[in-house]
This record gives sequence, structure tokens and C-alpha cells, in this order.
Amino acid sequence: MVIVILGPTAVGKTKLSIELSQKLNGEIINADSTQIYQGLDIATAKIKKCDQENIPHHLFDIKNINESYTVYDYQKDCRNMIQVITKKNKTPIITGGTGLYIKAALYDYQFNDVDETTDYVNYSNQQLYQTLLTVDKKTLIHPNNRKRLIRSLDYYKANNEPLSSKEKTDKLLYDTIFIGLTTNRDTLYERINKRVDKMVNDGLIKEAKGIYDLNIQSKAVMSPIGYKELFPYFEHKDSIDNCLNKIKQNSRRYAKRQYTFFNHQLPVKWFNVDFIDFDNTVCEVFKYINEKKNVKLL
RNA sequence: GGCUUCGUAGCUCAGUCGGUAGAGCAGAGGACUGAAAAUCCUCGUGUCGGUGGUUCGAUUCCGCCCGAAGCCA
Repeated sequence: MVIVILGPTAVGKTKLSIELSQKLNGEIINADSTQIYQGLDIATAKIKKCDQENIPHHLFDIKNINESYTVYDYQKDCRNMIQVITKKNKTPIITGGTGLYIKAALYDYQFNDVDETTDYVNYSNQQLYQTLLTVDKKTLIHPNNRKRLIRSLDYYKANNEPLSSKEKTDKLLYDTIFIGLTTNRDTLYERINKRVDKMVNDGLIKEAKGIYDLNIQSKAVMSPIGYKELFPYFEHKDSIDNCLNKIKQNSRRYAKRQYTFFNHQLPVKWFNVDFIDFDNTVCEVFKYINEKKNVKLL
């Protein structure tokens, strides 16, 4: 049995993961693309060592920020961890907000080889799109989505068949319970805003400045919300308030996208979080998990 | 007190030589198979400040009132 705890940013996933691990003899597997990296702590809201309650935490801090890590790597790492934890007769509790990582790990996603030898810098989006159309007439990729156009072309070169013809799978590889934490939009947005303020108190600016000074433009640095937004401040191009507001706004938009993915791509059982008495939420979730287990036994 | 300018979407503002309006931002919805905290797409009905008048018809022209800014006293 695999437990997944998902939900938008700032809803309380980490807290629930600790509580459930204690009740279910669990070990936690990170499912957050930014917490994979060392040194990205405050902005990614990574759990501190002292809050881990001696529960084993996996796939945190496994990469350096100038290294590359992809959903393909995660699929292998996560499946491996599930196996290791299950062998110990413990429960893997996958916790995080990166929907694609969760889906790729637990479903029968198959990643084919891609040929990345071509450099597309001299191609316009339109040219890439037209080229793709010649080999993949049914492509649904929008001409402006350069990243995906290139991916598709590289895929075709390696496999000699269009990416769009690949069958989409909905086959789940593990016996899994998807727990989603949620709350109403206003409350969530308020929590996001407050959490950014708290991050600042905890040293966000210093962490971001340290990363800025490294002058590395890797995806580990440029992807997460909380660093790149502060760069204009370090370069004296914008005020600290504007930059922090940008972090809040991007976080809110991110939460929205997360809902879209979870609601449409995964069979989530949603729970409204009781922020006043979190134990209520823990109990409710625990009860649901036990019900599901009993159904399986019958 | 007098004069001038302005009052249009949550915000900043266009515009209608009279036929009830549109951009940016904010916001909302969506897509997603090797960057996913990434990348990309779609979505604009609002007493056009209020009230009278002219008109077939007023957000647009005119009068008065309310509010904001500036100038003169």
C-alpha cells in the first residue's frame, strides 16, 4: 500500500506526512521537484531536520543545484524507494506538490529515448512548429510552446514516430491511496501570502542572495518560486516589496495550476483542512485510509 | 467663491464626429509523457459619477448636482 499526500502549496502536506508516518509506520518520499536540491531550503519550504521526528525522509537534498534532475530520474528513484520501504514492511508516504512526478512514478509511464543533438537556436517557433507538422500532423502542441515543440522533434528523431501517437496510460502500478489536502481559495491565498512573509523572517533574502551570487542559471535555480523574483532587487532594478509581491503572486498562480493537474489527472480524495485543530484532519484521513484497507481485505 | 480638467471593468486608462464600449494589469478556466514551483493556451456586461433636457435614440451634446485634481482670488 502506497500513500500519496498531495495538494496545493502551503496547505499543510508536510505536517500531515509526519502525523501519518507515525500512525502507519511510514517513511516519507519527497514528491517536490525543488526539494530534490541541496541548498534550496527556505523558499521551497523544506522540512527541517529537527521537525522530522526521526522519520526517514527520502529524495530530499539528493542533487546539487548545478546538476540536472528530471521526471525520468524521479520515476526511477521513487520506484526504487517504494520497493526498499515496502521490503522493510513499512508504508511509503509520497508527499509533495509536483503532480507529474507523482503520476510518472506510480503509473505505467514509459519514457523513450530522445535525440538531443540538434541545436534549435536558429529556428523560430513557427519554423519548429511547421517542421513538427511534417512528421506529426496530429500534434496538439501550440506553436508558442517552444519547449514542447523541441521535445517532440527530439522524440521523433530517436523513435521515428510522433510523440502524439504514443498511447497514454492510466494503469496504476501500485495499490495507492491519493490523499488531497485542500481549503477554500481565500484561505489558501492568505496562507500563501503569510508564508512568504514568514520565509523572509527566516532568512529568505539571505538564501536567495547566496544563490544569486553563485551566478548559476541552472534550472534548479531558475525554476523554483522565491529566488528569481528577487534578482531584480539584488540588481537594484526593483523594490523589495514589488519582488516579494511577485513571489506571492507566482505562488498563488502555481497553486491554481496544481489544482488543475490534480483534479484532472489523478483520482484524489480531497479533505478540507481544519487549520484550528489539525488533529481533526489527521483523524479524518486516517479513518479513510483504514476504510480503504478493510475494503481491500474483504 | 471663480475658472479649467477629469469621473468608463477590481486597478491604470483608451474610445464612441450621438446608434449602450476595449486594451494592459489583476483575476478566472484549461493543457500537460525527460526543465513541471517549468512551459503554454483561452476568457472582458460594465447602472460609461448622479439627475433633468435636446433627440427616434445619450456613455457621447446641453443644464444642474456630487466627487477628485490644478490654477486664480
